[in-house]
Amino acid sequence: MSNVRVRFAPSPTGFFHIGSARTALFNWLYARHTGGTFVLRIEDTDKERNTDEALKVLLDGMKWMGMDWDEGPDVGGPYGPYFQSQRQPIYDEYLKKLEDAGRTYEKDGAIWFKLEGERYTAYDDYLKAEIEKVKAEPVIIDDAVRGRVERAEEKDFVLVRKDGSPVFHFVNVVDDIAMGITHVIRGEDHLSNTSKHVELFKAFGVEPPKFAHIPLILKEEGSGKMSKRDKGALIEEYESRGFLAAAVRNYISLLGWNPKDEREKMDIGEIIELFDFPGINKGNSRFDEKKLSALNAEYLRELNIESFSFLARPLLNEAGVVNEEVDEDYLQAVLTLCQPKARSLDTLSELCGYFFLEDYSMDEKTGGKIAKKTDPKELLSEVLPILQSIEKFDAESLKTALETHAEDNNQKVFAYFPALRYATSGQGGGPDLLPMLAVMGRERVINRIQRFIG
RNA sequence: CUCCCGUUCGUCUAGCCCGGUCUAGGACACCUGGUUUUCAUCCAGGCAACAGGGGUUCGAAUCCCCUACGGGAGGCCA
Repeated sequence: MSNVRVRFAPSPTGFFHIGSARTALFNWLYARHTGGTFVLRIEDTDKERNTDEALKVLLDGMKWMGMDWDEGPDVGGPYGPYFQSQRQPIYDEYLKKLEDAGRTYEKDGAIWFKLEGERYTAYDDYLKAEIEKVKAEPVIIDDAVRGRVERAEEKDFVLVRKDGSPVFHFVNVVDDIAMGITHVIRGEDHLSNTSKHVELFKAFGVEPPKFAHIPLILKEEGSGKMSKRDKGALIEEYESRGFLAAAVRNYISLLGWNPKDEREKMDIGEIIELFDFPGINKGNSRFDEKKLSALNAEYLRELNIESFSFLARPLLNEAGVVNEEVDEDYLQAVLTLCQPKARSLDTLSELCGYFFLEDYSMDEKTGGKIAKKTDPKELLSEVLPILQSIEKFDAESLKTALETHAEDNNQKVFAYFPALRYATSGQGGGPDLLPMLAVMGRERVINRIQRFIG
């Protein structure tokens, strides 16, 4: 095991945001790539929002994506506790170090961090107030993604609030020191704050970890980064919509990282092997659900029919298309026809609902088109006796029988197809017609045709 | 208002560090054609980008500067 120690430090908010998921994923990938340790640390300082339910959403999301953690909730570890709410003694201890070093002072009931440098008073246009500023030495960050970044803090900042609770910047740095974190991989939104963090590391006399600030995920349309209200922003949404975890994970890993060749669809082992900082992009990337869907469809087609059915059944059930009584053999026969055309599991019910339900809707456009050219009722009356009397109701026999009939009537066999499809499914398109009829079975097909003829 | 980061087809990106092999490659989307009874599959083809301006150089997508645009941060939020 290498000495790399990375961490994902989410705040449980009740949902698992795609940006957080990717930060977690990149940390996890880096840990697995290097043989290091992946730490999960819960920043649960906001008592209002931090319910057990919120934590569960987060942990479930991590697990669904296939990420495991070497230290953290449920598994423990030598650097615990892994909940910030339980680490107060550690924060007290580290605060004392800063106090002893003369790097803190009290103001308005809060404890502030004191920057080093010449002090002056100036009007701050952002705070809209006259405040004390500091000419501090710029901090130099050697970022694994961005290279050298230089930035100077110019204002002291709060470490501990009036109510005694420590702020994010402080606990984050303390925990990273206490937990021996070697690489901090996080979103670019933290880059500007990194100068604060480095000031703290220096004040503690500790060498800062290696930083890697990854680009942000921008919303599909409009401006700004993905926010929880945007479509596709929540991991649990993909889970409930029947997206495959492997596909989502593959897609997200490609947002801001790539293997430098033309590979896109990669299994997780391959991604772990290839993942490293040089492959991470600097520019933000825009979320594209179409591309995710395309990748998901590729994964879907690879599934064997048993797995496909296993995943599809609950969603079809939820859509009211199948129930527990639907025979697994019949379900699999139907899905075998539909799988190659499926792009996601959640649209499957529209694709194949008519195999199960008698009140399938009739597509009027298709109906009109067919009626314009032929008389579908008449055509169906012609072939109905054949369907009733044919010995074996399979695709091959149907083909032979219908072709013979067509020839006898000086017709092309295809003349009957649109009407047959329309009467039995209400659709203009779908799987190959004859296998479709065979799967539906004689009884169902005949009933539907009789009902159609009226 | 200040600071930080970024900018290659509509989108994700390769190429950039180490200038010539780039008439800029791939994928998704889109369009056309093929296959198919049909279609949401499949196959083939096509459309489409170096943000702008200056400089360095024999030569710049690649190096430097400026501008524009995009993103982020500046909180007793995380």
